[in-house]
Amino acid sequence: MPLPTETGRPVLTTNIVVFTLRDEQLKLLLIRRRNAPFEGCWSLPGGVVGTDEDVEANAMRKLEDSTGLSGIYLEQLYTFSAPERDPRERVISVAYYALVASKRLQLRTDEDSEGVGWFSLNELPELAFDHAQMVDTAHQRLAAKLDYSTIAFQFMPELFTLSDLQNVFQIILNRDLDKRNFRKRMRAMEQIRQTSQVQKTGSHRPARLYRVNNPHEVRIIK
Amino acid sequence: MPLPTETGRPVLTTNIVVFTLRDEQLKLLLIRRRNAPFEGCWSLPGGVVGTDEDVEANAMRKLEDSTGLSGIYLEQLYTFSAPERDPRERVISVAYYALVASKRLQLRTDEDSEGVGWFSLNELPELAFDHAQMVDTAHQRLAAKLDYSTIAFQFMPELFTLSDLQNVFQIILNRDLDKRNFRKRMRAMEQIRQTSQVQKTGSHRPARLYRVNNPHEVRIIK
DNA sequence: TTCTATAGTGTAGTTAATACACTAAGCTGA
DNA sequence: TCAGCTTAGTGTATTAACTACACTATAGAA
Repeated sequence: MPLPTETGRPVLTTNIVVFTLRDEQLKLLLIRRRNAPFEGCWSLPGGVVGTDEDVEANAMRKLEDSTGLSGIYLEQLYTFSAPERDPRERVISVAYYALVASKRLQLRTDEDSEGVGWFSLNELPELAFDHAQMVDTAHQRLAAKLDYSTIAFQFMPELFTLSDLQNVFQIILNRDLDKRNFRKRMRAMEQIRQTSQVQKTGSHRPARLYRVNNPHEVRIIK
Repeated sequence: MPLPTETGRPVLTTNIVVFTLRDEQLKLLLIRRRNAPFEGCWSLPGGVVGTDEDVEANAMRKLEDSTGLSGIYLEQLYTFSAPERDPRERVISVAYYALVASKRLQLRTDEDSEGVGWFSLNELPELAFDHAQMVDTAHQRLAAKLDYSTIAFQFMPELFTLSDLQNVFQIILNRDLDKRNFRKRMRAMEQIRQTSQVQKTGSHRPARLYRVNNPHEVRIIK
């Protein structure tokens, strides 16, 4: 396997599908392109990987740049390499996805004017390149992982109610869940614990607040 | 996202973990390296991806070269990019895994002298680069997919007995399964059908032969 | 104090997974 | 030819997981 000369190498990039939950919706971070191709079009954050750069480190850096946050959950999704995915020349992209608890984000209202925006998954604009496919793959992976990992807790703030948590599941899975069965399942999972605090919002019974046992780890369960 | 000049691009390669089942063991295809680094060391088949080449097509081509077969099941596994994984310079590898029914292969006895060999997963030699990690990841993925896809049938010949099939599961999962429960599960899955033929081998009752319903598709089940 | 809104709880029925042991049929060799 | 060996093939009872389903509790607002 002799290495090729530097002419004759494809371009390698990363892209990140950054999910958050806000206003009862699954949202993702898009960036408006300033250059051709797809100038003015919305696209996923990402960038070119340099010769001496780690791919995952590149993705993490781009993620931190675009959210202003560190310590975000990041997982490799898939490597996209369709021949015509970039009209200029051969570009291969390693796609990642990331989950951010919405409490950690300051969503600015003037974000669109800055060329950065959070879009509901149901109301996405046209996306550049094959980014729509990346989003789709990421959403499927996320939904699948709800079932057999503790990934959902990455969306939760430090304190939350069981109704909040159920909402997270419902939004990602895009269907309603039974309240009693959901709570039974969460109890059996043993990934969260009750606190002594309650949350009073509105004119109804206050809700008990819970906390994730190991907020920084994502475990495979069952 | 301006594209970089051609200097400043990492090298992109593929590697393929080719599995087959033979002699009651899960085996994989290795190639002896003829050049530094790791000269003389065993490694996974693969190659450098050129500027205009599709990554998956590259992997498929290398797979066909090394097995002499086409139409093999191939799936992207993971992209490996640790900074020091190649001692020469930055090389990123998109790893794939492939499954071959052993009946399709002619295993030559002089394969080692040719620098190509099938090795039992339990008795692997030292592998070049991070290929041991690729093998490990591929095995885990394969075992996980037994549970929720029809991937196991990729190993089966046109006609096979239920005992053969159970063996395949047992070898991959590395544990014994209950015969009656296994058969019940296979029946419920509805991916195979009985034929009118039987197989007579040895001095005991002959076994009914079965056939896969859709041998070329791998479906997610349940 | 009544109304409204969300929080919180248990049980019965169904389905899926497990554990487990004997009979069937062909071949071999005494 | 039949006794013995080997693998093929089958069913049931128990347990665990998932589903469906409806009422009481508590705070604030009117």
